[in-house]
Amino acid sequence: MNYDFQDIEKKWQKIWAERGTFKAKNNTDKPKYYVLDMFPYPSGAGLHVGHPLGYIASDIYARYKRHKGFNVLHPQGYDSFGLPAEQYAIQTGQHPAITTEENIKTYRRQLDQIGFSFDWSREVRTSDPKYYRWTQWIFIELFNSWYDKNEDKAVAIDTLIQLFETNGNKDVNAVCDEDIEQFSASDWNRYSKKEREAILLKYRLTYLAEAEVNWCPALGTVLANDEIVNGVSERGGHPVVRKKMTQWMMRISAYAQRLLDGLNTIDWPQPLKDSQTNWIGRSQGASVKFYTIPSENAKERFPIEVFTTRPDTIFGVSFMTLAPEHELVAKITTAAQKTEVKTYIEATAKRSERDRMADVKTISGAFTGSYAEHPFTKRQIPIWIGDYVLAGYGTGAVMSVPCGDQRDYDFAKHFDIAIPNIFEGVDISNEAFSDKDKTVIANSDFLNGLSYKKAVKRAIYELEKLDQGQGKINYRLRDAVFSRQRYWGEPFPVYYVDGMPQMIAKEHLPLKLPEVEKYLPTETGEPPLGNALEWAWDTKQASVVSNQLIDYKTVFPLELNTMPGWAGSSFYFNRYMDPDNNKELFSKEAMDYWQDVDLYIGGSEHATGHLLYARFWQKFLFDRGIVLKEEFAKKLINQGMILGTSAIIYRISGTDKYVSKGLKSNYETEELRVDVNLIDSVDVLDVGALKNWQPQFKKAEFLLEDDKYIVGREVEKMSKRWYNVVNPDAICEAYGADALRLYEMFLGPLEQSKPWNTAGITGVYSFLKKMWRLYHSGVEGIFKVTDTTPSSDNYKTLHKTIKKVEEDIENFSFNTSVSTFMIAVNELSTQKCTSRAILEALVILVSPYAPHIAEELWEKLGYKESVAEVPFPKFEEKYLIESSKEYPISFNGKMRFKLEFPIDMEKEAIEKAVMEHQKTQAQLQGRTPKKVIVVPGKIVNIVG
RNA sequence: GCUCGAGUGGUGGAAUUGGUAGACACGUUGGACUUAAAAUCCAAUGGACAUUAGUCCGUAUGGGUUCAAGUCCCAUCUCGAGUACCA
Repeated sequence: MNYDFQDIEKKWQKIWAERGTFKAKNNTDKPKYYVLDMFPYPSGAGLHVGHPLGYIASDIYARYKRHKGFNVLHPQGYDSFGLPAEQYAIQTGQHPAITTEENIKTYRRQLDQIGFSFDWSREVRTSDPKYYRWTQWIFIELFNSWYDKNEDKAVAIDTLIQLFETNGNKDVNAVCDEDIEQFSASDWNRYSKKEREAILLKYRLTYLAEAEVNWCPALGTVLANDEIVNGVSERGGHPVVRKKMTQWMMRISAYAQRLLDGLNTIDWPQPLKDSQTNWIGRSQGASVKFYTIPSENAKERFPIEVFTTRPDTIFGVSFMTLAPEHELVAKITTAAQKTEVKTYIEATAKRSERDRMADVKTISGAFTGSYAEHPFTKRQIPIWIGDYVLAGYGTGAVMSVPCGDQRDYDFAKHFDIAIPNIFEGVDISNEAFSDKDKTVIANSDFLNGLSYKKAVKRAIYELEKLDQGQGKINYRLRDAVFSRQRYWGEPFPVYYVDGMPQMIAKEHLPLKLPEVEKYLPTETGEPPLGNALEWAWDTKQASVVSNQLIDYKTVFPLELNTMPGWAGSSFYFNRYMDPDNNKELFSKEAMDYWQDVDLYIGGSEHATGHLLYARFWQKFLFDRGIVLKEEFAKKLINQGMILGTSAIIYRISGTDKYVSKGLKSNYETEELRVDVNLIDSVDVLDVGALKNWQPQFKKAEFLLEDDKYIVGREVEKMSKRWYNVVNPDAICEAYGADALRLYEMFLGPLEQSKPWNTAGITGVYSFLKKMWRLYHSGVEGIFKVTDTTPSSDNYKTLHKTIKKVEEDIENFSFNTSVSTFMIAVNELSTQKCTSRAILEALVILVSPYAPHIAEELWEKLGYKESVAEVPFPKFEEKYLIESSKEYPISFNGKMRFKLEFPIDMEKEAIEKAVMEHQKTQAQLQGRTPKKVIVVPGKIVNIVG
């Protein structure tokens, strides 16, 4: 019987599903192990061979842990809200739910054929109301919480109300909006309901705010910072402009420091940690208040607050710069400068983010006509505006120290502003000096002669005395915009009474997405939900707030925005623990048992999106006592991308002739990409197939070399537009799922990017056939495993393999264990091994990698239970220990030859023996023998 | 610019953490089987000289530490990823 992978794979996939082999139990005595993949967005294109790479790796690990006696949770689901389904709906009118459902079916079929050990009984879908009711539930929890800096955690909003009632907000130490005025308890008690709600909103962890947002007109929605790449939208590459809008925000900035600190407690890849660290962007410095000097049109003394990391250079300030959007600009600009400033602001506002980023070299700005007073020297400092100062960072204003900052320097040079030097022995005639380590301050009153560190301390101390500044830590991380003007997302569980947001009672969740006529935003700029024919906010739910039938649009309008893509993915790992629970997010027992993810595998592109937001929500849920661990995933691995190898043909310009790669230098050609599936083993194009592929090639002529058309190759992202997509279905059909699994692992280290090359798959495929043959004999393929006692060689091969494979899996170097299997099978074939003891163990070793063939052989070995349930073979050192060992002999450090000695021979005895050998050699070659030294345990050394 | 990461045959990649570099696989070449092809099996395969033995050179480049360096240290070059007027 031959290795018929198609029958075998279908058979076992069916049996696994029927038996529920991979169902995880929530209560056993076994230790738990939670292996998680980043769940996919089910796109219309289906899976290509790059997608399952991480899933195969996690599957191997999950199966391995199962062999090691763990109760393994290895779930899978779909992140099924998202833009492509919605855009498809806009074009075709087909409901996103329908396309999503179809796509999920394709994904499921493709995933199933690869033979994953997912527990599908726990599947979640973010677009399923049974799931997103909990997304809405968490949103309500966030709304009902504030961040207490004294306790350094999120607490219930009720505690804040109590504080207000008894003491006002005097002693409240919260992370909140910055424009809060002080009020007393009696003030609070006098306020109207609406006034109180407005104040509370400034403290809540999710809040409404008028904010400058990234508006993408083409998509008709706002985008978060991480959804913008190079100034254009990540999806579609549309331009993005800044716009003020009222939006739901998430107070992630409250967690900036803890998100940073938490990175030290988790085993995540360093590059990923680095990019989160950069994203959070902590910088230590001081905030300093400068006061404006009153003039005819601005009689008040306005404070301008700036953030600086160099308070030591405060005596070097020669001007101040405000972002053009800064709110003080309008108030302080003098009549004389009004036109100039206005023109400048209009010019900068017109520039898109992209222009602004593309052109950082041009220096531009305008003088406001006003001056500020230096806190120490009391000198007049001109106040400028310039777009090199960003409204979104710090306070949107800087104290400009041209001698110490290159941007300030360039600005000063450009506008001919003074550049006072405050550094000892430094020439600043050509550029600013910013080397902190070599800094010695001069011309700076009390800071003279101090180093950077000391000067910073002293400057802050002096500023505090004046009450014009203090030490401050600033974070780049901004609060996240949580509203999207889209249809296909979670509706907010929010309605408005008198303009103030109210939460729908939790028992009435989920608030379901309504049917709409159109999926585009309405003409009035309302989000698509404004098109709702009938809202899920039905009579029953409405009566809860009003006890009467209402028209939601006029009486209690609902929030029409939806939540962003990252909402549903920020807690799904917790929901898998108890996915069918419709009373709680999860039961206490489930959380007690599973706690957190032990191994999380997914792409590094989520570093500053999903992975940051998920950590934020986890910390919040932890603060509120809902989850048990502050970090949701102990270990994370980023699998590399599998790239496509595009095939290129060369058309002679202006003709219908195509020239083979080796001959193209003789002609002027242009490159065309063709379907990689038209290329056979080694870059040879199937010319006939190409002619049928696209009409444009019907009449094409080909100039061949050696009767072949050789294509050019280019490694690039696997994508339809390059025709380099390889479909796993085709691979499974031709070589089987086990071959696909092995090959994806064999391709190279898990975390590295590597190009796919179908030609190489024959190697692992022939390994599988060899392995099959190891258990069968003759042409008829009779199962030939016997009860003969294994030879010592058999044992040695087996235990060598056990050791290596176990180490490989623990270190996630799955690529090398594939080689180890190949060596083992080759050795056992040479040894003509038929011993049951050896061959049984081999099946178990291979089973995490190639589960189908393993199950089939296991069954043939006479077992009824699945091989997945069997304990991993135990490594025993004794089979590897030999009676003698070869010692490499080095001569002046150079390896020359080896000598064999008994394993228990003493060091001195070996030295002596080598000496003897030396003498005979020396005699033969007619020279004097050399001195011999044995380096302990390692090597025999001869020194000349 | 800044922060990480990586440079090993024709190709993907190994190398027990300082101890015989190139495992394993692809590809290539030769051979066996075959009317032929496919499939399968066997052999060779870093380079140079020698073709019996062998010798020399080789892990991006230049130095260094060491009996011994792909591995550790310093400098340089190249490529990749992230980030970018962050005060």
